[in-house]
Amino acid sequence: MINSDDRKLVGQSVYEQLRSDIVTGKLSPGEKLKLNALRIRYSASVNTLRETLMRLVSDGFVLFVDQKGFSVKPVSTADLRELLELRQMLELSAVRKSMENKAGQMEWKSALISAHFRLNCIEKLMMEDEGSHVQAWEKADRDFHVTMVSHCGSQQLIRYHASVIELYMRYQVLALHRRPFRGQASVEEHQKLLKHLLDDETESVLTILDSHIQKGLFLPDAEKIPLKVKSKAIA
Amino acid sequence: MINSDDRKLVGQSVYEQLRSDIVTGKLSPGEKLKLNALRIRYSASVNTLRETLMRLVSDGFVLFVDQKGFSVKPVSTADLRELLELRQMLELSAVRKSMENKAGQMEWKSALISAHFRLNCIEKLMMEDEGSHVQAWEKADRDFHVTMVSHCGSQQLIRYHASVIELYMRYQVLALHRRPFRGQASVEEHQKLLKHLLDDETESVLTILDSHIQKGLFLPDAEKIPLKVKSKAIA
DNA sequence: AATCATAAAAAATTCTAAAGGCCTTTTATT
DNA sequence: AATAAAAGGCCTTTAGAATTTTTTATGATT
Repeated sequence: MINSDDRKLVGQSVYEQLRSDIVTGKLSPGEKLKLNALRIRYSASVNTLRETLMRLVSDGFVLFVDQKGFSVKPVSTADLRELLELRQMLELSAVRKSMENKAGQMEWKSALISAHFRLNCIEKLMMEDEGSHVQAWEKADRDFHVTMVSHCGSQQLIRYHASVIELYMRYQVLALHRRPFRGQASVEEHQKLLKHLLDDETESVLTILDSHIQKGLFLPDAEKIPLKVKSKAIA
Repeated sequence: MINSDDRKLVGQSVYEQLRSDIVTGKLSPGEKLKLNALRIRYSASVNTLRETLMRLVSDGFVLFVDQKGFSVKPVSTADLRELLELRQMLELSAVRKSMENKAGQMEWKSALISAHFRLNCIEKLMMEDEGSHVQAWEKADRDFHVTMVSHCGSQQLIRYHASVIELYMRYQVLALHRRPFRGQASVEEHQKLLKHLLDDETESVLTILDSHIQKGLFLPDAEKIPLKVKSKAIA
């Protein structure tokens, strides 16, 4: 149900599984990633795993220390705040560019409508049946925002934004296991965003987007964020 | 003479060599990276090389296609412009934060002075004897700019800025093989930057920095930038 | 009890060798 | 000339073993 294509290379599929397990918290923040345990859990050889983990290190999901191996990147409120701020900087700038880029607006807007439709469907589901759609919602929400910036004309900006939003969404997913979905408010914001995007009302979009991103922020009461730090068995 | 620490892991050292060879153009933009050839050239096994190359893929220096292997990321004026713009966005924002962050200013300014001194030394050398110091200058210039943003308080911002500036410096190094060093002008800009940094004159710093980054831009006449595209033997 | 040294166990790093798969090119056939 | 079959090259992945390093356990010393 998650993995459709069997022709996918081992490396690619392990990469996706590992990243997904980190984002959803199946691998806890801070947890040590021992190669032998992973070898069994993901049915891949040590070499393939190292290759994959190194990618995740560069992506910011995994830490690596010489001779001591890998561990899941810990979470912290400071890190979340930093990512939020970066996301705002990159996403606002990229959305502005997307809107100012007049060529190919029709295709872009059509993609926006399509992404928004999918997001809307899943948000409705989320309001009835919370937990079971978290992952689908994460993907749909990310897709919508990625589509918004996709027309900005800068591949590098798109790349860095994608990287930041992926790290950011990890916090969203982890948080959704401990607090309810924002629900109607979020749905309305997405609705408004789409409307103003289609109507070329740049400033409205940027204003709403700015606060939309801000409101997604979930700072746990104390410093509770290190959700689980004890290393649990992984094999 | 380049590698001091022999205890360094093979993977780490190969990573640095490979990246350096890409930045300096010893590996040409677009060049196919065949594992067997690399295995000989870098005295490392296929596994170690794949591990390393995957890191460079995530870092943006190498391309990877399933079943077709790796190749050096091509260069283009569009890519350079994108990186320039990203660098400006991130660096200006981070330097402002660094200057507004009042804690530990003494240590920061001391690091700035130290980095500037090294840069100044090398820039003097550069004006006499061009070619032989390109790499040292690249490092010193990058160090100075990295130090400027190092006090901004956001590890993530620092990380993304470092990533962008490394990709950007590749163009600087490649360009320095075809056009003279900017010389006195650059020296004076760095001098002014330091002065205003030490005097807490934020707006002056940002103004100078903005144009300083812009002036570093070298856009070849036509679309000549693909410096060398033919794949030369690498073993 | 705290500290240090030492030995044993666990984990990481890396390489070789080899099987199997995909892609491209060459060759052969219609 | 078009298409099919075969060949060769390169990528992908695994397994196993040799080294080195880190961690843990144990025991001796202060």
